[in-house]
Amino acid sequence: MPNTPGNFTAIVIDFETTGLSPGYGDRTIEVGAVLISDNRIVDRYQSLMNPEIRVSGFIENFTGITNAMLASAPPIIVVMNQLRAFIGNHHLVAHNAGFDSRFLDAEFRRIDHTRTNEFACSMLAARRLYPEAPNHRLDTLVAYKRLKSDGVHHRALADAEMTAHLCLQMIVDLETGYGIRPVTFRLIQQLAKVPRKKVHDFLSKSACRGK
DNA sequence: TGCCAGGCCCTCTTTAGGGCCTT
Repeated sequence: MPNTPGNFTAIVIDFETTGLSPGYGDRTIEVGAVLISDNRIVDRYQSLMNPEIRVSGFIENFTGITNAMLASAPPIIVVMNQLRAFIGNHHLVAHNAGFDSRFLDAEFRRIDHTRTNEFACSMLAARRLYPEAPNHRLDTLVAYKRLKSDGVHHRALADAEMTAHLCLQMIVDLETGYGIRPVTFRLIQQLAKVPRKKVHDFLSKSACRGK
């Protein structure tokens, strides 16, 4: 679906995992994904999944996801096939996208699927758009921008929804603060890669191109 | 049980080091 004013379309995704590195054997234990379209969340997907390895006490405390909960969860391969169907051909957004893309790609490889969807990183974009924020952790940015939150942290769907609200806020701020219309997925993706000292020039030129 | 990474980005930089982010 093309991006038209008020119709930024992307899937915002978040994983809870057993650790930081799929290359060292870490696996996904929960995924949350929300579809943003027409400046709002229009669809959601969430599932726990059984990694078939025990998660550490740290992860149990960090996420609230216990080994007992995962024992009765569906296998990762089942969830990945459902996730693949939910994602479809949509663009993807994640907070620190390098992390989630590595896990997504690693789990997709196990179902013989290669991701072709492009990622944009809300953390890198927020660093450029909100350089004055105390830091650029997801929960800090949600509080800083006074975004909608149910108070749940480090659960996949809650984090995906917070990231989606952050993304929608960045779109509003780019529209109202810089006069950029429409704010496309491509613009957010490019903003995240612009050298910080050139952000102002990039946004000024983006505003001119939209006129 | 505790450990493991990788990319970005700044600076006391570029023949490097360390903090920030994600779980």
